[in-house]
Amino acid sequence: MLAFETGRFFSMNIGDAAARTGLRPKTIRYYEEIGLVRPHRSANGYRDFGDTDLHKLAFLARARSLGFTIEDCRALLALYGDRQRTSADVKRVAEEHLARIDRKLAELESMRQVLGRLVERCHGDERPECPIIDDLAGGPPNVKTAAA
Amino acid sequence: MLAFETGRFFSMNIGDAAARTGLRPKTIRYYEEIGLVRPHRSANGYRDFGDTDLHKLAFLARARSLGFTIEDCRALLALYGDRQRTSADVKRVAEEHLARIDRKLAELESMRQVLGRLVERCHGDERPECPIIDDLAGGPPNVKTAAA
DNA sequence: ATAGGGCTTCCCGTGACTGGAGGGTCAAGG
DNA sequence: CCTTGACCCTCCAGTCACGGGAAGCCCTAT
Repeated sequence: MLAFETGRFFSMNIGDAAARTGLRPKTIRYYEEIGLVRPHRSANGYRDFGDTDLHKLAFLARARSLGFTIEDCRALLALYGDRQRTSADVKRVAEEHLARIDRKLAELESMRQVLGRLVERCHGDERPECPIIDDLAGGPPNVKTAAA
Repeated sequence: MLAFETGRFFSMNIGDAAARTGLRPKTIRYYEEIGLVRPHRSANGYRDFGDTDLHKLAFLARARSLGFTIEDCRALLALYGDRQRTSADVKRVAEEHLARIDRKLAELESMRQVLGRLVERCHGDERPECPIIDDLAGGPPNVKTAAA
């Protein structure tokens, strides 16, 4: 069944909701299971997504694509629907996430640097000598900038 | 029991092996469970780590700290102990991992950029208006550089 | 003898889903 | 009327790399 329109409202099955939000049906079912959305059910037992559900799912898809955790998403969704919210509340959640991102970035950049140097120095031929293996076995005695 | 030395060899309990490698006892047991190390057992049933075990564990700790997956580690350990290995084999594993790191870095940097801009634009006061929430709800109509 | 620490195994939980089994529902075509 | 295929449903198990905790054995020191 294609999306069924009634005035400003429409309702649709999970497959159409998935297509509109970019989420997968499995993911949407999971979001319902953990209480992020609460779609109605049709007489046949199928989930029936209205426009508010669609907005929530799109919101979730966007928030997840920015790397927010599910619990962040739950908090953000609550703020989204809270007229008493303050932008300070929202900003705090976002800043904490930003800090997590920065920590992860620093970690990955450090890995990238060390590993990149090792790869550069590896000949990649058929001989067994390999600075990568040497580093892993016994640590890097000649590399002073190794990650802590 | 402290590490017990016999000539060039020593053997020790899991706690000491953990202290020497920076791994946790739980992690070492897990590595044994999945077949990465195979320590002997003392008469009392305790794991007994010799120097080759210690080298392997240190190798694993280092490889994991560079972000290699457990399966990468398994492959690298095999290459480590393989006299017929070629540095090309090692380099291939490392380059694949490097590519994974770069993909992840690009993803995180994109998130960081979008989220950082939103956070900058959010006043963080007690009013409800918030560009972060606005972005999540309905996408960014005024931001043309959003991540794909 | 007892207290403490360390060791053992076993099982469950994490995050955010994904895959698959087994089965109901629906619209279209023969 | 029946079948086919595309949906949909629920439930269970698996992912990755461990971590937490229970229940119980072992060893040393007081």
